Amino acid sequence: MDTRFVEGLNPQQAEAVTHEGPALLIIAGAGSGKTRVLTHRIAHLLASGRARPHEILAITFTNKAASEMRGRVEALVGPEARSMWVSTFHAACMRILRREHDAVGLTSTFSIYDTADSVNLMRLVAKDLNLDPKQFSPKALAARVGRFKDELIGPEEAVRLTESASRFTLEHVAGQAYGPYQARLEAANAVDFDDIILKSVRLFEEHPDIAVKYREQFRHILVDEYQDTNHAQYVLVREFVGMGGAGTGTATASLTVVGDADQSIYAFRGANIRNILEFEQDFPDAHIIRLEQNYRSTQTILSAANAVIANNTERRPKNLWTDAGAGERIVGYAADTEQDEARFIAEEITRLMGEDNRAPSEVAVMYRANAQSRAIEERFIRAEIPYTVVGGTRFYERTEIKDMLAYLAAVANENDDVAVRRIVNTPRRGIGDAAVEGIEAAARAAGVSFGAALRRLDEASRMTARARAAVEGFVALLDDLRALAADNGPAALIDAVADRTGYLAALRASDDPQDASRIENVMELVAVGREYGEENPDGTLTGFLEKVALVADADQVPDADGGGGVVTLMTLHTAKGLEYPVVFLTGLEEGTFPHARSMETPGELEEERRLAYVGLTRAKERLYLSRAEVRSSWGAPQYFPASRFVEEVPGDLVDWRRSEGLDELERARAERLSRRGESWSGIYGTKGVDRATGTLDDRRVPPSPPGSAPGPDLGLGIGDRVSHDQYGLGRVVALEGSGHNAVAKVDFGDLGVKRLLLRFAPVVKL
DNA sequence: GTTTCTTTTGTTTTT
DNA sequence: CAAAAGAAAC
Repeated sequence: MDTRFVEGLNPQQAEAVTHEGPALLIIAGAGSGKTRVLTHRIAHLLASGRARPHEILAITFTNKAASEMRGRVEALVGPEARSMWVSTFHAACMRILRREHDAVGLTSTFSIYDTADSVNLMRLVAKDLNLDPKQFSPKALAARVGRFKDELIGPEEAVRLTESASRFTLEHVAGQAYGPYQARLEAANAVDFDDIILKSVRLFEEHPDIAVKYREQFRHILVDEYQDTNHAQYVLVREFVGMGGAGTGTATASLTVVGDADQSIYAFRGANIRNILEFEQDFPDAHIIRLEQNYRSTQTILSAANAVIANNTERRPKNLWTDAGAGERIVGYAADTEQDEARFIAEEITRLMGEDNRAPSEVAVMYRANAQSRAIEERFIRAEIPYTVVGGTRFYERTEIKDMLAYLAAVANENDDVAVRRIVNTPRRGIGDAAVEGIEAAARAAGVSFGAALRRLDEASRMTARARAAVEGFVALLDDLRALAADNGPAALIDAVADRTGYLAALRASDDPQDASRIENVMELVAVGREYGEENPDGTLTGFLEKVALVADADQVPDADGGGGVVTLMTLHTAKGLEYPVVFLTGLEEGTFPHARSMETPGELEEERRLAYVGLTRAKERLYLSRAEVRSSWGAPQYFPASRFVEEVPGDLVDWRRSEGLDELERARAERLSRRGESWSGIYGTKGVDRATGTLDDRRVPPSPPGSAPGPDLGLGIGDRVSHDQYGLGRVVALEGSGHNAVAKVDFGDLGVKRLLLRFAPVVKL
């Protein structure tokens, strides 16, 4: 046996690395070294001669994980390993679909629609079907259609399955909308995210010759994070392995999957734990290896995580252990407000950087929803803590970037209706709603796409001469860009789009302060294009668009470099697979985490708990749990009781602290918020909170909900001095309105006179 | 057709 | 409170 790759591994890990057999399931507990096992297994396959690099297909959850895995294997066995396929499901399928596009009925320039594009397309479908967008939001319909695709259900079958449902359910309407949606998608020569997998499955099912070709190539399939695969991905794996329906006479490939049912956090997107629980039934002669020793966390952290996950009933018990010492106690902090929570985190990080000599890159702050980063960011800026937010309003989802990319997509694919419609009047060029309607009518009459109809305007008689001229100008512009794209790389095209379309000029001319940063973003996209051109000398426009479409949140996580670095802020979902010496788990309140919308159904609540488990197990040495009693989600601030997940952590593991040493200003603000927050929403339960321990207490039931929140009565008069969180000190110069709508005009000196709606404004009377 | 004002709505989580 | 959508004025 080749012992090079098992040195320093425990017996289970070593067995997982060297096991020979048709199917292997590695049940890997959190922090059990699964990434190492997977990379060493690949290295072992290569070094022992069982596999050649091009015979390996390894599926990871993110592109970043893929490039790291490839790098490690190359370091272990040499550069020839480069010809392995290591990528996400989506990237692997795209590679196949591009190659075999004829067989799936696409032209080579097909577009990829992300979630936002799908919703836009669904908006058109909903309009065609006369659906009320308030009753059935395009977003919900698009998501439901996506779930059909995850289950490999086609439009006709979806209609059949949902016709019995009441006509006015999302279920039924989505079934009806699926067909028209898919028709529009295909007419646009585009695929959405779910199609990438679905069409790959269909390709293999309907073209046995192609299936056999890939099966003969890939002799070893490895899938990481198997607990988060959906049905379509499961069927695809079976096709790869040779256990699918299509093709005959091909020997099956070996299959290795790695996963942990306790870390399944994507059921909302179609992931099915069944895939991991029933692996043995699915793949005969399957062997199972459990990795139950944790090498990541201290015993304290692990005990907390084990205690929390034990509350899930739909679960096979697991015995995850460590021989690391107890380590530091967990620190809990019950803050008054989200600002107070942020202040605590910032102070604690500053202290850790000083006293414990921690680098910022050793610290991560995690939260349930992206919007929660805001208060923390504001505080970090003030405290001068270097940080990055991963995900959030993602770069590629910003309006200006989507606009620019829509130009590129329209240039690459004339039939891409979502892209063409997005830019037809951006920047303004005199093609308004009426003109768009006319073009639409022409497109329908001629049975062509919106983009193609731009050239056939004679058929749209109702259009004004001016609009017609504007459209002609637009068509000429696109043709110019197409000519340029024909013999230049994507970088040159992005440059041209920014300049020749007048997009940058419009931003520069605007007096909206936000447009300054939009210009920067556009320039950054230009830089991204240049970088792509340098890294891929023969990279194409479609290649660039594909790369951009498939970037994931987790791909942007900064590397943990030795010197300094930055604190990472991210959602718990993005944190999957990562680890940090110091982790802050924030917003542990009923309604925030678990999220209010997941608290109704037991299944969703258990998924929230798995998410908590993922969060807890990211920490190696120090773990902080924090919550805010008052959080201003939107509108009025609200009280939130402590999260049940906090209570599920054994009390002796946690050192609870409460806000102390608030300065006068902050205390006044906390009081003010409390005064207002007493309007109890009622949807988050009826338990009170023991302020000393931060735990739920049935005896302390909050005040009953008043019909309307009491207006703030600051007792302000003209001439009073006030303090504002942002503007600082000021003097009241006028008062308008009363009660709920009371407004004060306050002179903040250099900052000028501001009109403040007292219901919201963060002001304190001094 | 475009700008500006007013009203409404919204926060899960993401390949 | 902010962003987006809708309505009215230009």
